[in-house]
Amino acid sequence: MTEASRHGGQPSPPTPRVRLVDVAREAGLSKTTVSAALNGTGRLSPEVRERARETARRMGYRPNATARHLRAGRARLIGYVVGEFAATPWTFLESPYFARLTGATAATALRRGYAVVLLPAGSLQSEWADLSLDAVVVADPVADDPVVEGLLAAGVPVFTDRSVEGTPGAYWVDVDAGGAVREALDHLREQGARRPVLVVPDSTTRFHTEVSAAHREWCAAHGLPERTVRVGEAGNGPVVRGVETALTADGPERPDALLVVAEASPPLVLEAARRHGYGVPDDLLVVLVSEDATALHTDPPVSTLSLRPEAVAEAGVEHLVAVLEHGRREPAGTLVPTRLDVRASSVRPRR
Amino acid sequence: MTEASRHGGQPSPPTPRVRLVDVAREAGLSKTTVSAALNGTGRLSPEVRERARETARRMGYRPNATARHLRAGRARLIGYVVGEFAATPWTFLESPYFARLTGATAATALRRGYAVVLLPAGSLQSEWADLSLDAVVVADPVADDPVVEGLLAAGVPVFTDRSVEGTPGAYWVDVDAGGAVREALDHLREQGARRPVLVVPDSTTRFHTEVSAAHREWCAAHGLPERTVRVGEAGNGPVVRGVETALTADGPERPDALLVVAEASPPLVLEAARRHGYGVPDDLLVVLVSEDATALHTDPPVSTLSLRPEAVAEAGVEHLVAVLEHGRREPAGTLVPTRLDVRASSVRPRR
DNA sequence: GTCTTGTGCGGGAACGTTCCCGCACCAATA
DNA sequence: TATTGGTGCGGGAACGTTCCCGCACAAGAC
Repeated sequence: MTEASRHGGQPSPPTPRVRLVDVAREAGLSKTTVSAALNGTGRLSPEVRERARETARRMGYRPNATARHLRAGRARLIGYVVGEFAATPWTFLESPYFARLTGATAATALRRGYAVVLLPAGSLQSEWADLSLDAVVVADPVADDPVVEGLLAAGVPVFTDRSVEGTPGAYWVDVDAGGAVREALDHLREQGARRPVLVVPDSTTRFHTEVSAAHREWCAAHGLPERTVRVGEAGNGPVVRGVETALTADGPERPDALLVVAEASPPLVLEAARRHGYGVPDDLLVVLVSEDATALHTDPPVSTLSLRPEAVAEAGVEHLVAVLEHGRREPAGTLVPTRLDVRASSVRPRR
Repeated sequence: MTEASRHGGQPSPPTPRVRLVDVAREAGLSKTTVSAALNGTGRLSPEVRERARETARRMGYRPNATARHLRAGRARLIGYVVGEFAATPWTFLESPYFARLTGATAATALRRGYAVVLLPAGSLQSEWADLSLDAVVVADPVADDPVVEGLLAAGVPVFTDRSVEGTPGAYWVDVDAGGAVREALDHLREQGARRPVLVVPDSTTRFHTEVSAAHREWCAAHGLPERTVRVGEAGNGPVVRGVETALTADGPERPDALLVVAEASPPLVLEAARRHGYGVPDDLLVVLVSEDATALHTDPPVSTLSLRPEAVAEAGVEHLVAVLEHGRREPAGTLVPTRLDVRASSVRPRR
């Protein structure tokens, strides 16, 4: 008794899938006719069309997508890769922002008939060569991103952020980072903050450099000293330490508002503030740039600045479809506004 | 002036991609020879092989994956869908567990030459028909999952959890839920807990039903009353409310340990415990089943029971490759042990 | 010199579709 | 009756690979 037979062997000699010709033969028609019937094209009598459809249904016919794609010249497959996180290529999903951006990209794409293939952050196309991708979305590329350059060199359309503005073959959708920072800082100022401190990653991502620039300008415009803490690494540990650094200053330097433009868990940031003797919002107004849903459930709930990943994804995919299917090249980009969700953590309580 | 030309028209008459025959013609060889040269197959003189390779490189030849797949009969593409979350099909990535499971699945698959396509939770294959998937991974199916059934009916190999044990065409890898619960409860008991309470989702997922069953048995075996709070919905709000319900009991019923087998933010759970007057770990030992990295950064750090998504993904993909490429049918499943990371939240302090 | 064996390469089919044609048929018109 | 136009369907090429052959030639055995 063989190993296989003892366990049951091949239970079903894997049924060779039913092809178009099989349906055609069964229905007494040609494959052309059946194809037209199923696709709703061609000139066919209603009877024949129905007969073809019925036969196909009965036989459980499912078209071979690969053959279709070969014929069509497009695979309706797009790659999704993020530029940063190159050191830990698969951790981007653990960031609420990228989790939502990724999900929303896949959702929108699928609605438009494109499937999304997940690729490791920072990986070059040589690592996933034989993958017929019609285009690749590169979320948050780093400066002069080799991923983007490699794809463009290979002739693959790239959808990424504004850093590629003007590059042929590349299209962008971006978040209005400057506007976001100004909105957040204006809000904090309105609530009485005079010594806001910014915590931001030390990253070459366009978003973060734009944040820093906007912050600098805003401080200059309001005659305030620029208080910034740069965080070397991503992750709750480093960012929370950055927050603590930002909050240690004392005396007249003691900050009265905190704007964190780095993924950090809202409850952990609150906890850090409390450890350093701050009451929120009494002593410290807090706004986080975050998509983390826990912000709603802390005490007090934390104000967040949403980068609106769903809107970004939607705009990007819309653009992608326009380019791929209608050859549209203009406009080359879209700017998506952010959204400030004001909650108790950044509202100065009436005394 | 046409719409197209006004906007710049086609800037680059999209270079028709270089095919195998183009390389062959250029090198003065046949496509057969060039194909063999590039794939390292066939009987070729070193000179010819090198000439073909050099020409291909020079011309920037990149094989058409779709044609390859058509010929090969497999697309090296696998779908990834989760069974639960049907109500909000794309939110699964926001759960740390699924984020890591998804990433790890994609990572492992890619290493084995398969790309992963993200599909909406709970969606039927009719929604993404024209997608040539060699197999589909269904993470955490619900009871009698229509997704699984649909795929099996369509003849697509399915990789999911143990609930499909015995079903032909379906393969499983699962987490040892019972062992996990026992390990966690044993640990709490060792640390002195006598009135542990379990918070668990009211879900038809196999994992959760197994958790409940194991809990019941454990309680019976240790002569303890079964204290369970079932949470109707997923998400931090409902789960934290469940925790609060679990902690409201007072007097001799006041629990001294908490085991949460639902995704919840560790700092939020701690906060809830404090709100209800518990000191952790002094009055309450806490263990969460979670992959949330914030557990490391709370005060005290929270003990977690990891379901080891990376190990699950690896086992699943390994199995998938074995089935798809070597036709292996046995063993039909793998059981992955969990890992209890004991941290300060569940260690009874010396008085 | 003939026969075998082996080597190096190319011809052509096949994978399963779609789509451009062309052909047969029918009705309407001249 | 011949011509036109339209309708209903099928033949066959094409998409770009891979792989099974077969053929030509060279070298060795007898």
